[in-house]
Amino acid sequence: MTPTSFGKGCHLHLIDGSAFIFRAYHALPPLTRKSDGLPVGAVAGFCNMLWKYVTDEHGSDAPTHAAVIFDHSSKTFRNEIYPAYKANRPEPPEDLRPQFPLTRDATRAFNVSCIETEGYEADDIIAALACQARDAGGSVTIVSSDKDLMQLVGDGVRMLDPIKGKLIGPEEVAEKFGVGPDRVIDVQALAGDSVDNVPGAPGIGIKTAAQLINEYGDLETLLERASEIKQPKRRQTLIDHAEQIRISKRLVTLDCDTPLEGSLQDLEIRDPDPDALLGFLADMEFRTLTARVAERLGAEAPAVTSAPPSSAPAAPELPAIDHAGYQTVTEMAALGDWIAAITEAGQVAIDCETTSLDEMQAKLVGISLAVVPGRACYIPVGHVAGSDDLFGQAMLVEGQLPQDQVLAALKPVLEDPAILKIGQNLKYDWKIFARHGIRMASLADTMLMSYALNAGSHNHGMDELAERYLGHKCIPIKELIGSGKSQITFDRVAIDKAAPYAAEDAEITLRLYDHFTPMLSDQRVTTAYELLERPMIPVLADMELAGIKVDTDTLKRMSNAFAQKMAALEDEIHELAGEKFNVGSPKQLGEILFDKMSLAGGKQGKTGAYSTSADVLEDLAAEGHDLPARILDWRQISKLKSTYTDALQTHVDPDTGRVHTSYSITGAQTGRLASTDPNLQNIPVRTEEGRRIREAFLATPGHRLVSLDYSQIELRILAHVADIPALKQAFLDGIDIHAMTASQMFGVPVEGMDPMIRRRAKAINFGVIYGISGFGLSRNLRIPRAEAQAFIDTYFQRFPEIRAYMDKTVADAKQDGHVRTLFGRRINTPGINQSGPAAGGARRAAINAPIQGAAADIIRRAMIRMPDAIRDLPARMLLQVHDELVFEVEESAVDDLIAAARRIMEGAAEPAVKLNVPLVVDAGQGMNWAEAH
DNA sequence: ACGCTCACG
DNA sequence: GACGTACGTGAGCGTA
Repeated sequence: MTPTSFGKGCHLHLIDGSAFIFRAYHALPPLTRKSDGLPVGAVAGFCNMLWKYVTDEHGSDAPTHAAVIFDHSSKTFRNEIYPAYKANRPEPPEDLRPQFPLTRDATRAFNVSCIETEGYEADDIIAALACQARDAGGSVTIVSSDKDLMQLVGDGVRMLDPIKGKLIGPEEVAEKFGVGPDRVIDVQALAGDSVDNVPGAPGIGIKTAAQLINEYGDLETLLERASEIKQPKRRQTLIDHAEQIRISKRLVTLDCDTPLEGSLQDLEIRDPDPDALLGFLADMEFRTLTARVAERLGAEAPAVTSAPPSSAPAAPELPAIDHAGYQTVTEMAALGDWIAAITEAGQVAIDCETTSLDEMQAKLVGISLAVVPGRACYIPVGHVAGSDDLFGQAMLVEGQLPQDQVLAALKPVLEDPAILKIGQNLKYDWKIFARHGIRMASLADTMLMSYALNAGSHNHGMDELAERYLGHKCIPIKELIGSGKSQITFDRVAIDKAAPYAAEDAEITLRLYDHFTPMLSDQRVTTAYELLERPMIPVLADMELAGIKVDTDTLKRMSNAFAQKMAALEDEIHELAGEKFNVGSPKQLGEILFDKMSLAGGKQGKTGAYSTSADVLEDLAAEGHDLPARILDWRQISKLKSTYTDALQTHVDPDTGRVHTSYSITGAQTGRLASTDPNLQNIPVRTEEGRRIREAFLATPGHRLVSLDYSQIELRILAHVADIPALKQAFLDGIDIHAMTASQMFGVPVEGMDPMIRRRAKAINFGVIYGISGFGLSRNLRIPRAEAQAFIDTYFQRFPEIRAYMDKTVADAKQDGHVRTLFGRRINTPGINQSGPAAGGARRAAINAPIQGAAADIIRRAMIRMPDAIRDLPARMLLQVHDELVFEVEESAVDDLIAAARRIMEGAAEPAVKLNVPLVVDAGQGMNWAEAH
């Protein structure tokens, strides 16, 4: 191609290279080259921007010539005029400096001209080139948003803000400075510039400067006629500082006569040389960009290899948490940069912002990502305007990437098993993504790490963890969405408010991950975390998404029946009481029973209120009082109605017709799950009336509900861990464990045993697991305390291993501050060395935790293996109720499912632990949960 | 916001 | 000798 001389019809683009570099540096994480740790984040961003720029079509304004202009050094001729010029400028960051020469190399690799001149600023070179090109009859676009360049705008010269994609002409300049481009330097001379340390006139800003210039025409006239100014202070300022203002003008005036090497012809646009460009990119180890460029150029991408450094670099000191490094991603190219950074790093901290805590209803509002501490981004996709449009529809705010494009771009990363996704309570995000067809793989969860380390010590919410382990107070969500009645959903939060909050969440998650990771192995809970916590995420998420069908018609019918029954009972109660009162108020009831009717039963609790709990009322009823008996009836019905038949209906999902509970993995200290919204782990079963609620939990047509539950799992674990021969033998023989206990304690044969005796033995068996006391047993069995104590003494005599186990457990807890289950789960016992009444509670909790915890571990192990075991069956696991799993299965496969699930459940302790008692699982099936249980 | 009460394992 | 007393949960209601 022959160089044509620059002239009419030519279009020169002048790119402000320094601005590109700084923008790239601040927008991207501090990436380093894998092989040697060279910082290359700014280079990566610079290359991405340059690539985007050279592949941009630019429409009819396509450049014929282009150059990237850099600052050469910090000292320029302006320092001779005014030594303090740009003296306020901080030194560029340590990890940016080595990247300056690399950006020149990058520019040359793209085959774009690269210009810098000793002693001159980039702005002067740009000015000189622009003047030359304009004088030759061509047009010029300066790619920069630097206001100092606006003085150059005019005939044939305009600017392009590369971030906003906005063209800047004389009108835009006038908007900014209040004067035309030709008077910009006058205004700048007066207003000064604190960033560049241009003094200007004290107390005069752009507004006043523009006003003065517009009034007097130009700066020189203004200074000459300064004495005419009416405002005394302003007049004096201009007179006193005339010389300083003139110097300022020289500082801000760009030098069109800056010496230039070469001619404009040399700047003609050239295609990049594929070998040179790809060689450079591969050398920088930019995998994604190398591949992208190779594809576009139709060349083969060179292999990007990055041997890890031979010695691990010292961990850099973490910067304080600060929102300055956060980016709001509004362009696919920027998202591409992040994805490239994630791919390089092999891990990402991620957090979804949504409109609701209910994952079934929540709409995605934005996603935040963090790859290294200090840099995070927020990708808004669902923010809407504060007010609706004319039709009451929420309007998406502009400047957001389309949600489906963002998700499509992130899907490969999220599903890539080679990229670790780090989250805080990732089950939530997993479900959100699952609803968009993305199944996240390779997960790390800081909430679960904290739980594996610190169950028993504190809760595991992010705000608490951040404060406790990072010393950082998070932005309270209430600052964004408010609270109470005026609370808004997250989609109505302004993006500029949401971004720092959301990005901070991702960064904190990342830092917590780095904090907890070494602690897991140090404190020997890696196995518990990896085998008992982490794998629960997708298992529970799938169960929760599946939900269980609940028949609202049945519930409604029950509600009506309960309402009638309650009304009748209320009449009867008011009659018996001799006055009307709120039957649901324990306070009013207590006053009626104990003040008005003077029944026996004293005050209780710190509040001084009378206790009207069920056992108090039962005692009164047993003495023949009708009122307490009716109250007990009323309370039972009231509970069933309010908590179950009424509240349950509100939890039926309108889209699925099913109830989707949420399981909290870290809610219970012992490893048990907790079920919320609604709690499906406390659906009534003990009374006939309550059990009927379970008739409303249905299998879908052609299906059955199947329930499998562990028989006496905690007693079996006790028999194993405390090594109690009599108990173990009973379980091996498959005999009635409570009858055996009674037989051993009281010396009566199992055959033909008095049910009352068995009941007492059963109460003791359970009591032992809880850290029994004579008082507790006496109250439970309603027998004299001395008698209860005598039973316990007998029990321990007969099974001395239990006492030994309890003493050992408490001693271990006192020494270690924690206890462990058979499977290595750690439960902290912070209160164990307390004195006083609290010590008793801590002691009992420490005794119970390894038993309850081991049972929880076992069913978790079963649940984790279950999806694989039932993969080929038309069945889904729906619910867990501590020792029970509920499935929904096509009716033809009921027996297969029971066989498969039972095999998994009964073998769940193995191979980690070989129990010396068998685990036994009972199964039931039916059209509804009442039948199945 | 807190305590009481009660549903479950 | 007194103290408070069975372990682990969640939800709805009344009261402050």
